[in-house]
Amino acid sequence: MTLYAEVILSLPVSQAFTYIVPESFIDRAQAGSRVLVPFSQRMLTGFIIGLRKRGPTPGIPLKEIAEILDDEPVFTSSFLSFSRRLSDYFYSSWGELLQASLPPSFILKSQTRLSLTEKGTAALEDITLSEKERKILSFLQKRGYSLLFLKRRLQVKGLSALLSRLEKNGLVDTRRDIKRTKKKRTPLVTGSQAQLELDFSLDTLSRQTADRISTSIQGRSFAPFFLHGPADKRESVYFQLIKKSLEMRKKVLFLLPEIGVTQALREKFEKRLGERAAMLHSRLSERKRELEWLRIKEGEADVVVGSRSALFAPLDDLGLVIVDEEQDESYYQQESPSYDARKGAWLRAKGLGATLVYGSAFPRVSAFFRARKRGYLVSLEGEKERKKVEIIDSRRERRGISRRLAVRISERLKNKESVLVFLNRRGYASYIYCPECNSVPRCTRCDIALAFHKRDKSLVCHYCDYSIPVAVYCPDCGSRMTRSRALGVEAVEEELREIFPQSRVKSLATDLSRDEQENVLGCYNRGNIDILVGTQLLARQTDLRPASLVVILFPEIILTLPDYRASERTFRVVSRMMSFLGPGPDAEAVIQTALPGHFSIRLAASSDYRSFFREELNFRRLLNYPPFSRLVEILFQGENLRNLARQSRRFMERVKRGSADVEILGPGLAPVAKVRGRARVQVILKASRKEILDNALRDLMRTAGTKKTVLVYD
DNA sequence: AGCACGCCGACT
DNA sequence: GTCGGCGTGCTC
Repeated sequence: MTLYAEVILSLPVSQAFTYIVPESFIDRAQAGSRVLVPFSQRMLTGFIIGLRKRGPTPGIPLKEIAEILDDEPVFTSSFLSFSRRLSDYFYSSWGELLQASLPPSFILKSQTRLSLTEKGTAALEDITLSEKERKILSFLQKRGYSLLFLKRRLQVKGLSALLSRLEKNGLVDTRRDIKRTKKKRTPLVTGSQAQLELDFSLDTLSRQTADRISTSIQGRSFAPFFLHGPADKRESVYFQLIKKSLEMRKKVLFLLPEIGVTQALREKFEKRLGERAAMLHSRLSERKRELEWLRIKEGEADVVVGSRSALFAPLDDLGLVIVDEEQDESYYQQESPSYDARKGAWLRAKGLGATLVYGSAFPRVSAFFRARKRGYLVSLEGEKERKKVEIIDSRRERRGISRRLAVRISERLKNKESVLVFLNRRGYASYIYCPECNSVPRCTRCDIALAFHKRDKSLVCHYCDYSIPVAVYCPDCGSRMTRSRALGVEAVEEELREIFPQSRVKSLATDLSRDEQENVLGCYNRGNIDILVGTQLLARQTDLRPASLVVILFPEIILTLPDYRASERTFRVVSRMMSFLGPGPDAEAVIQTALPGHFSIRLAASSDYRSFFREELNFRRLLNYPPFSRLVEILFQGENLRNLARQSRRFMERVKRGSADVEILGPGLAPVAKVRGRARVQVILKASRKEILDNALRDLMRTAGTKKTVLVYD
């Protein structure tokens, strides 16, 4: 009897393909194993998700599995169902998600190699060839090349068609080989038992909290918790819980934003857990990542610490999943395969009967709402510490740094105290313009003005990184272009240098390389910088030395963004900056803003998350935004707008026909209507429940060809 | 994703 | 009249 395998491939379609399992492989074929299969002209790595004795609908001629690559499945059945649910939830491809869960060397593919035949060599001499054909053949004269290389090198349109014609005429020889990466035997790292530090003190509230969650770990069934409180308190609870889980012989997955995965963190974990901790994050080299992955798979790590992608760590005996800094948007991977590791952690913990702990000082409104409503919110907030805050109305000010602010800063500098300044705008200015004719230099590929970066005398597109030297004369009317608008961190840095020429002023933004960033932060932490100016990058830091003065400039910039979460983002960034205030009655924050009355700024200034939450929730309720609805944003991207418009409208019509319960906004141009030369059209769908959206979209995702990006907000 | 098939504009 | 552009559909 024939055995059939359902195989998932890493393609943008979430569809299984059926293959025949050859007689000789029958006892090795298992769900969760990698296979090599022929797929149209190539060989691809796929994953068996099921085996069955009956074939599918007759009529499709089936191919055979070429090779089974694993003796032991790389994926357990629970991992398969978890990843499947995740891909369903975010409308992303299951196969791509599975592929992303493995070290890259686990994926084998055929590579097409092309070489010249004798007939081909002869053809170069006499037969009349087209210009393109001659170009290809003479290029292959020296030696054979891979198809990919040829494509990149020759830049000939319709290359594959030309090549297949040449092959048919016997001028070119095509060979498809499987690219194999040599598998080195991994030396097993045997851990030396370091001196462990398993003793940590907790205050009463934290102790009670830890005990309560511990009970759930003991229960060995899924239970979620949301820890609301400051970082230090959360951390001590986490370690208590990790200890508990390890006592139960259950493993731990600890997720945190990429920015938090630091050397200091590694040392912290090693000190407390010895060699039983593994780290997974995107800054590891491919090889290091693979080694860590293998260690985890072999069961040699009890705690896996890592960023977003560590969600896919190969462990099944999980007792505890922690997602710290829950509010951090870097948990959401927007590129394909897109997924949100926060939701992923929920699905994984649920599937394995593990305890799930989210933690944040300033949670997302939706997450906080749900935790409260469903009774899994745990507050670690102690006595609210009133912080000294001054709000300066910038509408009456001329300069970026107002007089009053300058006075505040100089007081601190006199006492040799350091100052942190936040401004959410990169570069020197958002744009420059000609005072004569008002023309503004714009990106040629994106629908946006070029930002002025004075440091490297250039105009830079913040969407595609296109950059040109800054113009001295207006390209339109020839007059001198000197005006800038919407000042950024570079301008503030410059202004501060002018006002305080004796002080050491530095700025921190993503324009700096990672090394430079580390360097600036190190300098600041050692006390070698007096004033540090930074963007969101500064606000997201975890190990920053407290300052006695924190300045927050124009937080309302975030409020103007076209995002229904603008208020919570503003609240968060202001609160976050204020959390860098040192202890004591002397520490002070100054907020300089054009919207001093806005509730997100006002309530952040008074460190009142609960009131902010209430007010914001009210808006969300009135306008039917999450958590009171579920929202999906679909972004169509393509070369020509006409086609996009047609597709998006057809798409929208089909949604409308499919379900009456979906509210459709759009299609319309996306806030940035063109990026990298590709037009962007967006449609927003709203429904009371996610399942309604799922039903409406299920069949549509496959069709309507153009590239679509789907973002899920809940 | 890659690739083949099929229908409308600028040219040997 | 063809060549070739990309819009559409399929791959077990």
